[in-house]
Amino acid sequence: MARPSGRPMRDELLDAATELIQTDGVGALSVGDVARRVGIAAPSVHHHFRRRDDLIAAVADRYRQSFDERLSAIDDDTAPDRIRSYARIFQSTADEGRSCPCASLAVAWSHQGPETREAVADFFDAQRRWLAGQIMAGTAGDEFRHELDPDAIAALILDALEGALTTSRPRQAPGTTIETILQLLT
Amino acid sequence: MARPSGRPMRDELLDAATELIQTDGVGALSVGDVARRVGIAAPSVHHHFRRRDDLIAAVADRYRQSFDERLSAIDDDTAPDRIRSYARIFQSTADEGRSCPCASLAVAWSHQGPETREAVADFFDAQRRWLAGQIMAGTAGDEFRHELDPDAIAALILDALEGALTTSRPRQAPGTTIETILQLLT
DNA sequence: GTCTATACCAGGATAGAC
DNA sequence: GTCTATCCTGGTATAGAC
Repeated sequence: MARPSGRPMRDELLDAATELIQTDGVGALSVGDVARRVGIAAPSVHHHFRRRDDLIAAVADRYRQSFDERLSAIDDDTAPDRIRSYARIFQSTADEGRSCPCASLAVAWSHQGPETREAVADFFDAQRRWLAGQIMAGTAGDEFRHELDPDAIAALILDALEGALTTSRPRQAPGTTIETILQLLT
Repeated sequence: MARPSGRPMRDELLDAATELIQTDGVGALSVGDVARRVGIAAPSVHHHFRRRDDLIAAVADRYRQSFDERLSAIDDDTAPDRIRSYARIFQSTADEGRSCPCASLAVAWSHQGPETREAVADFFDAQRRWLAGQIMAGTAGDEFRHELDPDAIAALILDALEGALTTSRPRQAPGTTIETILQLLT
């Protein structure tokens, strides 16, 4: 049943669960589906994640971590280029026909447990913090208008990219959205 | 069981289903829950909507219709004010702790049937069309910068508002987002 | 139009063997 | 760590009475 990969089972389960959440929504995530994709029996999942909710919270948490890593890998010379690199992450997600798992969880907010909610909130906060830092650097370096409020622009960029990822499911892409914003910032 | 309202049963079912989709996500919508909220037995729902998917598609379709009505009711004098009125619809949705039902459906895209997908796509298209019209009017009337691309700005505004509605579930509001954008457009 | 009754399937979770 | 077996619960949907 195709189970020959060196990766830890926990990671494989998270991979499968993440993809399901991104394509079909949290509501469609069943422990059985995840197990089937990975090639083990449904009850075996409970050895790695006691309850279904634990698995979901772990998905959100790992997603934030993976973003942290990708953010620290961004090293373009100019602020606009760094933000373009950032937007490219969203673009590639859209290209794969996926949505943001945290958006998927946020949309079903009142159905989520406390751990999941905290992980999702942490993810959005981390994005805004990083973006605000880029805007500050950009205004200091004359790359953006000086009067910009870094926090407001950061929230705008995150919202626009998350929204583009959502409204693009029936249509196109976030790649064009970020260019529209950047033009407004100079 | 509290069923004394003059409204057609079909509408009451759509009300209940819409709210469930907005608060808990599509995945959490069960025919039984909807029936319980309205005060009838679960199987009775199938007299109004043959399958669960029919109910979901109808929610998206009615939401677009209700937006059409609200759009034609917007009659402020200036383009920025009309867009502010538009954003206020999203703001009130956020205030009620709800998300956009179409965003909720878009996030679970590959789990939706053709009718639902078409209804969701129609909704987003209608929003972009209306917004592009406002941007055109605004640039023509010297209320916005002249070089703006109406379609791009329309998509940006929709994405930003939809995104704000999503990322604000753990936090604040779309009302501030629209002000950030409008400042960039003048 | 709504009900009851019913058939059927699937999910989550636990217990205990290997 | 994974399996099988099992329980309970809850969902969708149909048929037919009122």
